[in-house]
Amino acid sequence: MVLTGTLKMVFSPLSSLNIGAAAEASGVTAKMIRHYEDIGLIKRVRRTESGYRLYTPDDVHVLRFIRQSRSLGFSMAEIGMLLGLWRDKKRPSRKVRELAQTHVADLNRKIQDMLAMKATLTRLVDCCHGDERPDCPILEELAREDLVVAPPAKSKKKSAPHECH
Amino acid sequence: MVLTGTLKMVFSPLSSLNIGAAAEASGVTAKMIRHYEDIGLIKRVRRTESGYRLYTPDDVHVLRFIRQSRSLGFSMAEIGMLLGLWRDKKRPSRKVRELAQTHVADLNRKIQDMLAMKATLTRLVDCCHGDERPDCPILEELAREDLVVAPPAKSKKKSAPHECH
DNA sequence: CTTGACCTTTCTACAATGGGAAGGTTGAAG
DNA sequence: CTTCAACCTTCCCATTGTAGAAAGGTCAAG
Repeated sequence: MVLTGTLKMVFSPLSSLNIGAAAEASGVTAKMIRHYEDIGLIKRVRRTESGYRLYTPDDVHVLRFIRQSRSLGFSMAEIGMLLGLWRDKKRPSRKVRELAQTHVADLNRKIQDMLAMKATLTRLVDCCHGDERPDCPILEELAREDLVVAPPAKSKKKSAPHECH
Repeated sequence: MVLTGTLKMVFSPLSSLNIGAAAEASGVTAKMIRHYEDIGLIKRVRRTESGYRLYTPDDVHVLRFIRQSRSLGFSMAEIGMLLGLWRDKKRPSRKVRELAQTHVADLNRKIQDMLAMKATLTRLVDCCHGDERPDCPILEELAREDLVVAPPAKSKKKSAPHECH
């Protein structure tokens, strides 16, 4: 996501960045930076006399940490915990690993759910001739009482085109 | 999701169900039935004189259709379209199939995203000894500027335990 | 008539993000 | 010095799908 636009290099008293520059440097939008502050995920930063927020390189580092954690799918609550562990130089790595493993398990659950949906849906799509005729196994199946959401379908790659109905 | 509770078989004038019974029969919560009505996904149903909603078996059929569509991950907007196609006895099955295929593509995108997250995270977890020592590659990587979200990792099942760092 | 299980509407919340309005600040160009 | 663009501020609203709760009306049975 390349942020194009007019880069004005606004000002940097003591190497502090205002929110726009911090956003650009961290990859977190100004909107979200303020939001993270609101919900207490990050600390309230120093302000100019006129109320502009000022971010140190350290603040930007935290923001990047958050962005990368988000990109791995951690929730805000989990990121709060990760930040706590990150700040605590004496944390046991066990705690971090457990947190990450829990998240991997969450991911696995969601992936399995979506794979099941995909399998069912693909089966239906394969059975629908998809032309101008109105009869459609997809709709028929959705209208049934007992749609099977996760067919076993253990095939490795290219199973024989299985029969419809 | 088994709905336990006191089943009072409230009343059934002309085989109509009130919202609780319709919820139980369709697997959609009463809450959501009202919500679907609010957003115009389903039509406003008949009421008793005192304002209770009354659902016909056909209404319940529609609700089940919605529930099964949801269970396949279709969005409310997509379900609106599916319902329209379902009602239109002369729709071309092509339209249904296209809708379903679009959704499969959406699912695939999300699945790929989560697989990428899982791969990265699993790599980090494998590198973390996860004991009482404080040094942790997971945190170190999250704090780096250049976390690689989707490592190639083409391994089929059990690759040799790759080196950390 | 009271009681409890139902029903009604309306408001609130979640998680994470985006959009916009209304208004103040900054810095540079005219 | 004024003006103007590009910032910044706060506050409100929308999204998606689901759920909880409050405040009150209705129904059937004891």
